[in-house]
Amino acid sequence: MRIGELAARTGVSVRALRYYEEQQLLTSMRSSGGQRHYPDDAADRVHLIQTLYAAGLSSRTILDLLPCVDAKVNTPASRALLRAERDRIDQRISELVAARERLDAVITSSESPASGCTRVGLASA
Amino acid sequence: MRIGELAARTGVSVRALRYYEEQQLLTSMRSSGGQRHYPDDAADRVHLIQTLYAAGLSSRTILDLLPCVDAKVNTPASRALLRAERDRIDQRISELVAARERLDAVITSSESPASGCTRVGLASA
DNA sequence: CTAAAACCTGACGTTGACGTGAGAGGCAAG
DNA sequence: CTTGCCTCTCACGTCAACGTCAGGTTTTAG
Repeated sequence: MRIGELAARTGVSVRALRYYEEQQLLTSMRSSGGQRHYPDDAADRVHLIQTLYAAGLSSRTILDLLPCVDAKVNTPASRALLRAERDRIDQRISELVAARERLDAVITSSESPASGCTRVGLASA
Repeated sequence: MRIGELAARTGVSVRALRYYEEQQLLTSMRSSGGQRHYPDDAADRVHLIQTLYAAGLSSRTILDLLPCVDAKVNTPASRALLRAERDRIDQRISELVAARERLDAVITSSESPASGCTRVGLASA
């Protein structure tokens, strides 16, 4: 398939796909005219990339990790890399949980009738 | 205290503190010479701001949320805002958990001896 | 009083993952 | 052959949370 279809299938912009290739996260075959062609499983690859981006990983880090996923590269260094990133994600999750608890506390106190609520309106929708 | 001490106490840069003020997240009294002075509990405020930034909230969003925390503002709109951000954080946590599971799967398979490991080196550190 | 810190206000630089044209070429249909 | 859509490669624009440098003022230590 060509780049437009891959974009449509994955929900990622054409620009982003070219960017992934520039970052060497995605490869493509070129037609004689220079147009990119992708195999069907490229969509899975794109989804994986998106997942890792969503986890806050940088292109560079993803570039380092992908060989581990692709070729099941299995060296002490690659395992250390995988674990380091997993731990970084754990860390982020902890931060987010802390922030959520903070907000929950505020929400709870704002909903308890004991708070210094001015009780202006009483919209019980 | 002055800005340098607040920075030292909170571990946040002086520049960042000025930026927070610019974004109206933090206020200060000015001395006759124009220098910023903060009360002791400013450190708590800074920590709160940092927590919310760490949760991925923007200055603008934090600006909207702070009145709810400060004055216990309690309107339907403010409660909706708090919940919306809490839900957004939940969403992010889910994404991160998904990414972590993805990595964990790779890690597990890379550690199982059944994987197509070329078994080049055998460093058992 | 004086030198050294610490502080002040601009204002431009940085980083990452793209957005957004500009201008030109590829490709199936009629 | 031509219309029209898709694609190509530059290459500058964006946005947020600061970093950093410049040039000048305030506060503090001696």
